[in-house]
Amino acid sequence: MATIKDLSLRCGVSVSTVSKALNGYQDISEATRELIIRAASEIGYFPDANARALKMKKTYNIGVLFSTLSNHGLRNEYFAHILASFKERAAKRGYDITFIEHNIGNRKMTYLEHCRYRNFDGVFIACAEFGDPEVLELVNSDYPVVTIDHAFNEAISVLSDNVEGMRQLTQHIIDQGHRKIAYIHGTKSSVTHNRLVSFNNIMKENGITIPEEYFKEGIYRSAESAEELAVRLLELPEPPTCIIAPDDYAALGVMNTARRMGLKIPDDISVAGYDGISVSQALEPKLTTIKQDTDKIGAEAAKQLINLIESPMTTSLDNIYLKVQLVKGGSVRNLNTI
Amino acid sequence: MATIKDLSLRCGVSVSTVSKALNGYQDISEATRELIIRAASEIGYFPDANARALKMKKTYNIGVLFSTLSNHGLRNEYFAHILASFKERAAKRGYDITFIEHNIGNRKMTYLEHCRYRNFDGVFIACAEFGDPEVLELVNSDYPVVTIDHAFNEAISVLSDNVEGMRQLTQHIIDQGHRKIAYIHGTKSSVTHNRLVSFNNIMKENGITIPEEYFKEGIYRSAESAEELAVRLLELPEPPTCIIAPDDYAALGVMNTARRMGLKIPDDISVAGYDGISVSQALEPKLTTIKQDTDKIGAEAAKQLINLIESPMTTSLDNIYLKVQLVKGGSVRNLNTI
DNA sequence: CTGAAAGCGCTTACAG
DNA sequence: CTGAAAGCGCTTACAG
Repeated sequence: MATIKDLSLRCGVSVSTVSKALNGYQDISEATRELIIRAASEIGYFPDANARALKMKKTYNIGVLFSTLSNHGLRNEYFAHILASFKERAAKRGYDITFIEHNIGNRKMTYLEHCRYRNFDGVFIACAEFGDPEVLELVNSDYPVVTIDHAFNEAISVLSDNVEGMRQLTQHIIDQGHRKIAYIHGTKSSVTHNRLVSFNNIMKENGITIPEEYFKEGIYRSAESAEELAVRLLELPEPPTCIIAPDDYAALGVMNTARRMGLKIPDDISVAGYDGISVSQALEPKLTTIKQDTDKIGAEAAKQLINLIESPMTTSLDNIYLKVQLVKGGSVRNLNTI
Repeated sequence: MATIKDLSLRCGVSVSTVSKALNGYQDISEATRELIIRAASEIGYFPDANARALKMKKTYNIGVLFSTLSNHGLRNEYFAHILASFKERAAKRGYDITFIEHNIGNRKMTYLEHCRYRNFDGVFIACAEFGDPEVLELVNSDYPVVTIDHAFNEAISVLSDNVEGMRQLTQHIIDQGHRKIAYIHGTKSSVTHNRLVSFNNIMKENGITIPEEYFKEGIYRSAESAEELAVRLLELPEPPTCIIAPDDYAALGVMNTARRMGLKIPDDISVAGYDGISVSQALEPKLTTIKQDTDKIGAEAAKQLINLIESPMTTSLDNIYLKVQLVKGGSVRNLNTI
């Protein structure tokens, strides 16, 4: 690798001058600047990121926390897509991304220690156990932090609008003439809570009462869990006409169960999902679901984080709610036209 | 952040001594070492990765090339899973991973330039356009390189054994009594080539001749492409009894098409996929497919790359072929028992 | 307009 | 067994 010293020798100027020319300082003559810039591109010079970081206390590197819990992390389409768009947007703004790890080699580090070790400029918490003390330590540190789907006072959170999403989905199902609507929700979390509240509010608004046994707690992204719960719902004396699953994978489980019990979708039982993953639209019938705009979520998170890094004084720590989109598939039957 | 100087002041020794004690040099008295180690953990000292990298020419950071082409990159379950296990294994060995980008901010860099800028210790090419001059430049550089599913002379390649996978899948289908087997293969690549060759060889071994019109070139991971081609196959005067899709997503498209045409799976038409993605086993019937062991591929790639980085003289540039596993789902009918 | 010097946090031959 | 010194590649007050 060519260094700034090679350039200074080649151009017959000092390293100070080279550095200033390359960094756009004004007190360099036009001729010298041109000479240096040309030489730099001729020998393919690039500054050494580590040396620069050491001096400038700025790495242009963002730490991304992406713990691989069960059914989470990179193996989850929702988060993987968010990461993809985050990475693309960050690159455009000149930032690289590096994963934050818990233990790195023999050194046991906390997440925060890892960040300090690498001198990240900011932190993106894409998916994590939000109650984990190490995560809290990170959030409460002086690092600029952006999270997904979980609000903290000390960080910017980008959230898919779960209240609105659930509202649209539920209202659509009601509009199709359904009254007996069961809801398999995910394990408790703020996301789950907001969806449940929204579901209940829409029911109330429409004057519908949902019996206790129509609510089941399942596991996000677990087809097995949904299958088991679907059986219990469908074997009720008065089974629902529509089942809302916690997500599209779970919805797939519900559909399989129904078919195994000899029921046709949507003729005998309607099913709805949540997330809008690609496979949900490759099914027959296409799944009625709420599409979360993962491209937008990732890009927005990157934008907010970099703003927070570069202009902390003018970037407020607000939550950003992103629109969702109702996808009307063929899995919810219209009962009005019967 | 506490520095080595803080430690030296606190312990009343020189920075040299601190550094040596922390790095396990032998010429330090036991007492001094203990004093320093204790102080270090008390104030939560961690060396600065950038400073260290500058001096040692070693960053403990691996560059990962993961271009987001259509249907590729993080949005592809196959690659996302490989990355997940790569990242886990690399962390265990003490390496972080950072994505290699094409353009970083305003600076247009080639992949290689980005690697030099960040001083990566090695490069993992997970998915990329292998004919791209920039990729070739990277492979031919002096960086240790590991690739997936594509062999280069100058790098280690970890490959899923496509010949063996296609052999098992095809033989299984033949064993079920099928003779009229259509194959929608992906666009041309070495992977596609090897599968095609293997398919043809098994046919020959079994004395089966496949008519030209049973071969169609589709697009990997495109349900639409597969749907269109499946129609053409199923409308042939003499349609196949089984269709092999290039991958599981495409297989889903084939299944939908068949159902839309009023055919039952597997009673009227058999379908097989390739990859073994999670959703393929959440379908009814479960898809008969070849499962690629993404956990193994990612972990093996990390292991090989780190060996190459740390022991270049004893790590040979061989290709590593990983076993695949036939998943007998319910989507291929047994014609022998009719 | 240019350059010598100090310094970012670390490692490591070398001297004592 | 310990420490002073040089140096990794860069930036930036400061002097001229």
